[in-house]
Amino acid sequence: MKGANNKKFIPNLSYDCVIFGFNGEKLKILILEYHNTGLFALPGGYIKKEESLQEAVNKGVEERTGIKDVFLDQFQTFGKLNRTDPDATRSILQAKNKDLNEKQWMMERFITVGHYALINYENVNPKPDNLSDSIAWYDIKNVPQLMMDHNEIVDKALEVLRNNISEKLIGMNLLPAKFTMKQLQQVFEAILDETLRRTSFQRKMLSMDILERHEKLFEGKAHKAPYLYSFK
Amino acid sequence: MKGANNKKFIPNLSYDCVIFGFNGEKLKILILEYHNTGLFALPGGYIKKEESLQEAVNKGVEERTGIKDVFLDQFQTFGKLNRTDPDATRSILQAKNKDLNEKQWMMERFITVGHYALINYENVNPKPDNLSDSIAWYDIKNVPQLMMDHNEIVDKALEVLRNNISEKLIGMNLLPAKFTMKQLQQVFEAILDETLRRTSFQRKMLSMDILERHEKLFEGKAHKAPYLYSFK
DNA sequence: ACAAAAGTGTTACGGTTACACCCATGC
DNA sequence: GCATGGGTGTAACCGTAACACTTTTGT
Repeated sequence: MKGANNKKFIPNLSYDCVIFGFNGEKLKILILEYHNTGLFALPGGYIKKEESLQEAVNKGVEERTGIKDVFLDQFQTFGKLNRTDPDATRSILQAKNKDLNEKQWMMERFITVGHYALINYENVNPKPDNLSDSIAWYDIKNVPQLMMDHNEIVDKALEVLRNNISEKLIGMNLLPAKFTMKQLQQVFEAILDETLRRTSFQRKMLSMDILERHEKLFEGKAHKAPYLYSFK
Repeated sequence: MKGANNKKFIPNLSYDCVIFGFNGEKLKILILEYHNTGLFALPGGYIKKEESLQEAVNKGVEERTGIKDVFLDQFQTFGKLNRTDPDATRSILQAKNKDLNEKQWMMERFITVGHYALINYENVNPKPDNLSDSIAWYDIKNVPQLMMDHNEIVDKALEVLRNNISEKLIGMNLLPAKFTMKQLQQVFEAILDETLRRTSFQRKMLSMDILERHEKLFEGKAHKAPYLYSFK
C-alpha cells in the first residue's frame, strides 16, 4: 500500500529553510518553482529515520546551494493542523509523472521545522531538487505568493533574523571573508530595512572588538581607500 | 503488529514542556517521577494526528496543572539521532505493566518540540499522567538528573526565558493578577539569578508604561504599604 | 519617636548620536 | 587643487546607576 519512502523518512515531519543571501545591495532568498503548477515554495525536505534533524537540513541546503557548513538557525516549528495541502503536493507530483501511490505519505498532514540560513551570495550555484524545475533569488521585499504557509515562515524568519542580527553577530555569514565597513553596514541596512548612521555604525562595530583590520581596498575610485575587515 | 496508538498519534514526534512557577522566593519547574525506575522527566506527550501542535501542548499542560490558557512559548526542536532511549521507555512501561507490543512505537527514535510555560504557582494542582507516579516542584537550581536529554532542554528553556524576560514582558505570567513592585523584582531576580537595584528597577518598570497602579496592600507590617500593580 | 520598607529627586556615568573636521585617493 | 568617500575627535543627549532623602506604616 505504501511505498519505500515511507520506510526511509520520518512521517508527518519536514523541514523548510529560508536561505538568505546579499547581492551587495539587497537581501534575497532562494525560492523554488514547480513548473506547470504555478507553485512556488521554500527549499525543504524530509528527515531520514537514521539521521539527525540538523544533518538533514545541512544536507538539503548544501544540495541546493553547493555550499558546505553554512550558518543555520532553527527558529520555529509550525504545527497547525491544516498548514499542508495535499492537493498542492499531488499536483506537483503529477506534473513530474510520479507514482502517486508510492507518494501517498506525502499527502498526509505535516509539521515542519523552520530554519534560516545565511550564505555568501557569490559562492552559490543554485540547483533545484528532483521535484522542482528551477530555483532563483527573490528580493525579500518582492517574494511571490508561496504555497501553503511558506509566506508566514519567511516573515517569521525575517523577524527572527532582525532580532538576532545586532546581538548575535551573524551578519558576517552573508559576506565574503574580507569586506569593507560600508558593505557590512549595507547588510545591516538591508536586513533591518532602515538607514544607519555611518559614523555611529563604524564605531559600534569597532568597539565590539570582533573585527580585524587588514590592508586597504583600492578600487581605483577617486577617494580614500577603505580598509578591509574580517571577523575574528 | 503495532497497536491502536500507532494510528492515533504522529509517530516519532513529541513535545516536552518546562513548566516554570514562582513560589514567592525561588523559580521552580515541574518534574515527573516514574516510581520503581528512578527516572525523572519533563512533562510531555504526543501529538494526535487530528490536532495542532499547540493544542496538544496546551492540553498536556492543562492536564498536569489544572490551569487553562497558560503562557506557552515554543523555543527549540531537539532532533539528535540518539536523544531518545528505548530502554528507559521500556522500563517505564514495564513498571506500569503495560503491554509492550502495543507500545512498540514509543521505543522508536523521537524528535521533540521544546516549550516552556509560565504559570501562577498558587493556582496549580499538579497531577501526574497515567505513566508517572508523581509530579512535584523542583528548585531550578536543584534539578535532579533527568532522563534522556531533558536536562539540556531545561537549560535551554532557562536561557531563552532569561533572554526574553526583559524585552517581552512575560514575567506577569508567574504572578497573581495584582502584585507589588517587590514581588515583580523578585521574579526578575529569580530568573536572572542576580540582584537588581530597587530604585532602578522600579523606575524602569514604571517608565515602560505597562503597569497600572491600584490600591495599597496593607500587610500589617511596620512600614509604608506598597502599591499593588497589574499589567495593562 | 523609631524602625523598616516604599517611593521619589538629584547627580554621575557610559554609551550612542550628531556634527565637524581631517585624511587619502584619482581625476 | 578638488571632489568624493573613509576615518576620527568632540560635545550633546539619553537612559541607567548611585545615593540621598522623604513618606508611610505598626510598634
